[in-house]
Amino acid sequence: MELDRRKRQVLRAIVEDYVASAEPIGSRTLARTLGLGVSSATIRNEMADLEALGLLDKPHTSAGRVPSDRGYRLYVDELMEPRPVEAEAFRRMRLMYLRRVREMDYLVAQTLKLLSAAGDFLAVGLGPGARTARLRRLDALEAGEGQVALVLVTDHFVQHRLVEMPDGMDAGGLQRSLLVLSHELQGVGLERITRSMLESVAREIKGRMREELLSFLHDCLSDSEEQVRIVGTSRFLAQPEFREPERIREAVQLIEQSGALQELLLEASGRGGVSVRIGGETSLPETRELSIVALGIERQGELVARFGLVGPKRMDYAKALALAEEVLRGLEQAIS
Amino acid sequence: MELDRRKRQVLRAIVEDYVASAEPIGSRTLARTLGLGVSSATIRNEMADLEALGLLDKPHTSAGRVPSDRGYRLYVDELMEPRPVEAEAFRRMRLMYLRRVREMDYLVAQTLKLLSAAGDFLAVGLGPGARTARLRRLDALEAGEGQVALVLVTDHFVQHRLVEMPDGMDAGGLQRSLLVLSHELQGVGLERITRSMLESVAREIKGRMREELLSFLHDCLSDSEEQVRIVGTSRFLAQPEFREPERIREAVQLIEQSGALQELLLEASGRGGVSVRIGGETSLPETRELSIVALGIERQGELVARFGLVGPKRMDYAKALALAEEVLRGLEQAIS
DNA sequence: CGGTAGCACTCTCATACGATGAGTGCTAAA
DNA sequence: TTTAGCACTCATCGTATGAGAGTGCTACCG
Repeated sequence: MELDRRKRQVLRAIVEDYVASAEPIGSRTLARTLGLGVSSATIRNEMADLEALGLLDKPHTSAGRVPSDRGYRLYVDELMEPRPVEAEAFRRMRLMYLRRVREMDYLVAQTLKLLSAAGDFLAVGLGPGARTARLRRLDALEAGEGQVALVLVTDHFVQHRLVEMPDGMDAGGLQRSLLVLSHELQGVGLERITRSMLESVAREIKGRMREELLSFLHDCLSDSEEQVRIVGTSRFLAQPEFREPERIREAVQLIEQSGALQELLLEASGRGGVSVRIGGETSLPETRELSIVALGIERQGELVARFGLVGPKRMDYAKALALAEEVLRGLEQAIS
Repeated sequence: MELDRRKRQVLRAIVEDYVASAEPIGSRTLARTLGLGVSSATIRNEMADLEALGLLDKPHTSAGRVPSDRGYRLYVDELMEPRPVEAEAFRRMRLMYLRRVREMDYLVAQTLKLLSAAGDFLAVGLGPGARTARLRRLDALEAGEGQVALVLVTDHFVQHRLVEMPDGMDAGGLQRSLLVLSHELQGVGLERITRSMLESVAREIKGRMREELLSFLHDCLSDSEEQVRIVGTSRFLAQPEFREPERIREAVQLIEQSGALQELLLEASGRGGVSVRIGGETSLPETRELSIVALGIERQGELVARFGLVGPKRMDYAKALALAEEVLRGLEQAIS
């Protein structure tokens, strides 16, 4: 069923007023601010219809109306006016994506800073991890005083560990072994490197150094496996949705044990590009009261980074979408 | 003035009951639990004396008593029974410090995990940063497909950045330049390396790569300059001190903009070893309601890492102190 | 038939009030 | 020095009450 022009106007005004004020919207105020020449009773009728269509909710009998998930969805898909990113944020993004850094962790961290500074969102981001990385180099850099830095380089991240050499061990030999291995595994996806491949290579390395090397490589292959980064907690928590201590506590827990947020990000950033999940549209019960504007950065058909702007359902979708589009454009161009 | 035996017993019981229950302690309950054969009136008199000495406070006329800062201090210095670390935490620490990793960031991160898992504390930690680090090596590792990994190694951390080479640039040449520089600056403290020294060296490197290199080195010298790590937020915030939303909000802000926590840690870990700051004993107004058990790890007379266990003043000092002593022992031995 | 005025009704929120209960300080007696 | 007893102080909690905002419905108007 199609909504007539006035119903759309009413829904849009309710969403936007509610986003701005966080208070349920009543027919009286709406009749005034909307500035059509109609009375509150007329608005009430329209509201009742919109509620019957499942686009509005009532917190209780005598509060005003609040958009439902479907109401927000309709607003995002059809009613919302696109809006460009603010000039300052735009400038800083451009500047950053002009640089030649190719390290995803760094780019993710920097992007998150920009995103969280640009609004009240919780900015979450995920680098490529081991899943899509290809090995480029494995090296051992002698660093004096019996120490050596193990370094693993892939096409979009670097991992390292500084280790004490056992007495009498030869750094040069270690380096040569690793470079041979490095050569053999050049270009191989990290997730395809198995424990036995590593062990066979480390065969000629003895004692504790062998253990540390294997532990390091194991961490590179698994632990680096996607650890979601989160920025902007306090502005996020400052929103009126988290007025009650119970809500704050839930949110803090959600953020600290980050698993659910990571799930949400993975689910929402799905197949690249920009997408929006509103409230219960996600399958995760923990985030049913939140929305996310997510994006996945593609490179040669693979997702190498994901970002999300998380807020209460009453978030500024237009702003979040504008930011997301801009990051998508900037980053994909930068790393292409 | 000296406290008699019974006053000390009373103070100790009040601190320990209050730590356990978070409720002000009344004379009636105390008379019962203390199990001396005295009545509540007697206890009331003792309490009145302790209050006059500034060791107890009253939240309001008809609540029970609560330890004051000076009360906690006396408890920590003289009344508290030392307690060993729990077996499981002890085992995991030993295991970790037996390894040969010398990378402070890694050790700090791992230690914080253990610390925050062992109690309701907020565990904060600070690596060495540029302040005490000496340059060991500066290198550029070719990584195929026109990318190169810039690596800076010091005696206790490694920094890296993956960068796209401008067309036609020679990775070998870049590496040679850096190794020369590396040789010249070998062993020099990072904080003594000036911008002009870097620029003179980077002179032979041209164009965008020069910019990226300088930006990378600049970040290594300043940005890495001590960024405090914080673990255990949600267990910390779950404590009854943060029941009111206002308090939670303050705490979240304190944690997220971490500046004050860092100050607190720096101040408290002062000259190495283990130390305790209780409430207003610190000069920072933001943390007047918190306590910290802090430790500084020394190596060759320099502080290379600091840790703090932060809690409400009503924290378990015995447990925190035991953990701190253990970390101090383990880490200093490991890196000596 | 869409729009409007009017009105009864519902529900939240803030405030006031009194009862309750825990705890104190003081006094007088053991 | 200790204890019993008692008056007093506060915070807390449940209840009552009124104000305010908003709705739904009905009757009426153009």
